[in-house]
Amino acid sequence: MPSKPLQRTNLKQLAQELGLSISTVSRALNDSYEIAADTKERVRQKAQELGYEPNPYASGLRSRKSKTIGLVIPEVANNFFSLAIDGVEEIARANDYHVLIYLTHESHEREATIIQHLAGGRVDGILMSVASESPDASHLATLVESNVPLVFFDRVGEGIATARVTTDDYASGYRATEHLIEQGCRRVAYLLISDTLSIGQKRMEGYRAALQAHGLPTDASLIVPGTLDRDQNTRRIRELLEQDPAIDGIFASVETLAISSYEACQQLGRRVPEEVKIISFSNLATAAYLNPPLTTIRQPAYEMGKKAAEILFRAISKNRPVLPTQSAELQSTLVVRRSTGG
Amino acid sequence: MPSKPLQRTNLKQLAQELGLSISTVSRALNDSYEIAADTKERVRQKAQELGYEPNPYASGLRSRKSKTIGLVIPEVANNFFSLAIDGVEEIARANDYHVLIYLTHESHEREATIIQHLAGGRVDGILMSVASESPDASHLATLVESNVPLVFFDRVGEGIATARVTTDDYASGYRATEHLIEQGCRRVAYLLISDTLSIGQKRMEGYRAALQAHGLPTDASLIVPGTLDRDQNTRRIRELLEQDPAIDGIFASVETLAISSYEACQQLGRRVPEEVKIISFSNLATAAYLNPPLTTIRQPAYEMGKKAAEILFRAISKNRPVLPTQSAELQSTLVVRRSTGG
DNA sequence: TTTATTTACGGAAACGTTTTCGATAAAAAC
DNA sequence: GTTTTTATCGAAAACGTTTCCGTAAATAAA
Repeated sequence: MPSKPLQRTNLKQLAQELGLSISTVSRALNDSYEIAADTKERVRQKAQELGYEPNPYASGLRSRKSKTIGLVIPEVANNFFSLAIDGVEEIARANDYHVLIYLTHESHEREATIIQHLAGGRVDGILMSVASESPDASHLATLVESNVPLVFFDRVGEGIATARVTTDDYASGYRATEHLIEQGCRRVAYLLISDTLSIGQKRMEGYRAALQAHGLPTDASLIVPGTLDRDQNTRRIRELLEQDPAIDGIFASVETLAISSYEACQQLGRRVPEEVKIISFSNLATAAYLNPPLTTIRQPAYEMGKKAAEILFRAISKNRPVLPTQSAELQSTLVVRRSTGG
Repeated sequence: MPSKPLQRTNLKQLAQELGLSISTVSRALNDSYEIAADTKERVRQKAQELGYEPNPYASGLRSRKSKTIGLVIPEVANNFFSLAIDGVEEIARANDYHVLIYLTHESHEREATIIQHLAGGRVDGILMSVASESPDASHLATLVESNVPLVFFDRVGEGIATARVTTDDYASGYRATEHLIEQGCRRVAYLLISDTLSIGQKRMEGYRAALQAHGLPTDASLIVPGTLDRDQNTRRIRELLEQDPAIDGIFASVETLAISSYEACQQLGRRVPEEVKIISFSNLATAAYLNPPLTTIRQPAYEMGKKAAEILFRAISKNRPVLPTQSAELQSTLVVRRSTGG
């Protein structure tokens, strides 16, 4: 025997049971002003009793409100994004909204198809952190055309007129580099994820500026682009350290590259921090318990997710487009630990 | 000026443009057998040209298929769940499905309201890992009544007749405890999350059995329940170690408790592994780089997410209920590192 | 040739809401 | 006593699909 259909209670049944019209019941449940208070109560009671749950697809179709937002991020196995999701979900729940999650795995192609689907009206708004592979933001233009509110967080798409929630990447890059220099580093390598990513660029600008300000050369060979493969990254860093033994500092612009750096140093027998000092952008919960404890620039990931969601919901509720002027820049904090210590 | 409405192209417009009826166009796009091949091609071309994207709420309403699954988990800032999400998303994408994510934060109340909403037809199926606070699975009964397919992974709801994807928790608990004993531990504490959680129970049974098998007492005071607050957990562990100085081994049934254990040992100046050995269920990517490197029982989180999703989609596509007989038990692996070393 | 059968398509109902447009009675204003 | 307003509700259209049913032409069977 196939599964029983089992009729879910709908407005019609509820109305019949109450001896009211469908429209009245609908209005009562939506707390309309034209329904008497006692009627509302009676309807609510019955709805509760019958376990009525409105069909989201019917109301979505009619009202053109999906009560859903899309969250598009590169990956989830990453503390920054995990914490951001947490913040987003918090605000969404507070607004009675649902969250669709999509992972691009840094692929431009995946990102483009996801966006195309979302432009079809499945969501009322989108929060995203762009994939490192994305060469530009042209695939996001359709979104703007479709009038789907969009807010970037951390990794922004250049040239799209919308709000962005970022951290002080330039200043953080500067501060991190300066910290290494103050700790005695004279030759600092910079590990980045992708050349097209604006945050990587900004952090690198800060890095460059700090080196110059302290009269240190900004050698192009010191800048190492990473890949999506951790082992390959480790290999590259190892090669870098072997080919340029003078390197005494590593600035990882992203968490995974810090882990690869630890790996590389371990494989080469380089002692951290005595021979090589390491600093990294990271939200690792275990940074303090690593060997040695990792000096990090911690982004307020949870707050960024919250902030981005708040901006999005303000636009959704007011039915206004998201403006670039609503952008916010939060502060990262430098947490000094032994990996850059004396 | 308020935002332009900007008509999204729909079937009607597409049909008009092609000189065909709505039904024909719909069937062509759904690759129906009653449409000529050349007509299909012509329709597809035009749809592409006009950037047609079907309205998910209209089709969801009519077809009673949401093309969406719900993923209900306690938290996301946890490597196990992050990896599981990854696996789930992978399979969902392969099946052209969307994923709604919900976080319970271990709250039974949140979990219950989420489930109630999802029973309303928003999703075609649900994957979940129950909250530690949930006293029983009675709130999941409505789901079964509503005929919404459900698959548990890792943390299962007892008494619900559906499939579950778990790991060999009893055997892992036994093996972990035995490993500590083999390394010389004679008094092993067990840290658990919640008494109601079946996985905690099973792991603990393995722990007890291993102690008994080696002629060691299973003292009730050695079993310490954790809370949701990390600092509080650290305090409790510290108190435990102070009150019972003979404790030379800690078995953490969950990742955060291992971190708290490190913290507690550090605060008390107890050396790991010389004075206290620590082992933990964990999917930490940085386990090998902790100080000291943490011996872990690693669950195949990614594979569990994939497997659970696969079981769910098999049920959805065949329109059959999920059967308990489809359950799967995967193997965890013990990764020995220095935290339990000589 | 006549009659079935198949092929390819159109018309219209249906999914369960929200919302516009009235309708009615009671209350208030005149 | 008549008109206007207010409060409360119902009928029906609409949202954009999918799908049931019907049908004309083309083909096959008789």
